[in-house]
Amino acid sequence: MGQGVEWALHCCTLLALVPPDQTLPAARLAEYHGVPPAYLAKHLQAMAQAGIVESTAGRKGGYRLARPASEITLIDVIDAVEGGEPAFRCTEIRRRGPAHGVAADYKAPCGIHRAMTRADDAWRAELASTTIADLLRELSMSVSPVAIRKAAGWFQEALR
Amino acid sequence: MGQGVEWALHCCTLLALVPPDQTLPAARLAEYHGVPPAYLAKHLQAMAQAGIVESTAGRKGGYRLARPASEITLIDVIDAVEGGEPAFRCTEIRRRGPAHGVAADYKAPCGIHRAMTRADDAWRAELASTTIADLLRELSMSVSPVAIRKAAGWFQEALR
DNA sequence: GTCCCTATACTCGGATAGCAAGTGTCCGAGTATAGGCGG
DNA sequence: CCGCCTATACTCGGACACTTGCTATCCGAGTATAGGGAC
Repeated sequence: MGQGVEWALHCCTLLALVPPDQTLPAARLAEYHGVPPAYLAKHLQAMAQAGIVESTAGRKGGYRLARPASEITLIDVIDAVEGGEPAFRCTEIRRRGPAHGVAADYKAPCGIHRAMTRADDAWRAELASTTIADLLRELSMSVSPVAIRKAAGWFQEALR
Repeated sequence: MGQGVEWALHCCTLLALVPPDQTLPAARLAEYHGVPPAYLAKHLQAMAQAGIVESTAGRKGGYRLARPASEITLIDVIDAVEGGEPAFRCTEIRRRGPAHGVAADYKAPCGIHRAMTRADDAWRAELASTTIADLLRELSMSVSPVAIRKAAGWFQEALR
């Protein structure tokens, strides 16, 4: 899995704190997380195309969540950044080689393919059960007050 | 996910049909599945190192399952071929940037890390619930009789 | 004082290099076998 | 006829090129703003 997924998820938790009528530029997001700005922008573009975040151009422009944080699941973000294709790709090697049968025999997917699909579904279901809002709730209870104040101060500067 | 996983799993189902006192060379396994022999050998080596298959050198040598097919799960094979590292790697970017706190604040893993671990665990649990024996049982009920005869004929030749 | 216009500075967006990991291949070390030889 | 020895052919195992996709970066198109000027 690519590194961009981690960055995108952290960015979403930060964007969830932005008031609906304001935005946060990609450069500020990169600065906050200490990651390369240009590369982070690439992943933000992918999230914008997927309809997870909205972009505003021009001066005082930037990014903002496209819908409430409670309606954005982790799998939504991952699919946007990684492309949404399953990890396992069945190439139907059972049809090749000296013992292959006729095409009709291979109408149903093989057991390996099915097992992999079940595992992938379980993975996606678990990630679909957590939203950005859940992450924020968890953060608000675990982060120390001094860190919250520090972040709040930076936030005031960044939104300017 | 690499292509070798699919090959390795199909090879295991075939190796499960090998009598305990006989072996099947890597070249025959590659021939049966129509895949590059040298590259398949690489993955078979990984499975041998993980203790899933046993290798016998010399003439009449080859591969064989190291333990009963009912005691080999899909996650065992995947870990052997892919290395067993989780897909998501937390780089602790929360500790970087202008709003970082002291080291003690970050003792517990962050919510994103935990959610990813839960999803990975669900994926692994699903794959651990299926064994090579299960795949064989499923195959025996779905494959057409003519294909079984064809494969059996090839098998007689290959084991020679 | 109010409205409009223009220059500006800042934003996103896609097109462009670099690198690591998966992919594919090869040849050498080692061994059980098969045949021949001697007893 | 039986046992032993040697040459052989076949096996696995690790070391060596190549390609695809992730990583990283840059510059251009577009726009809301801020200031100045005209009324």
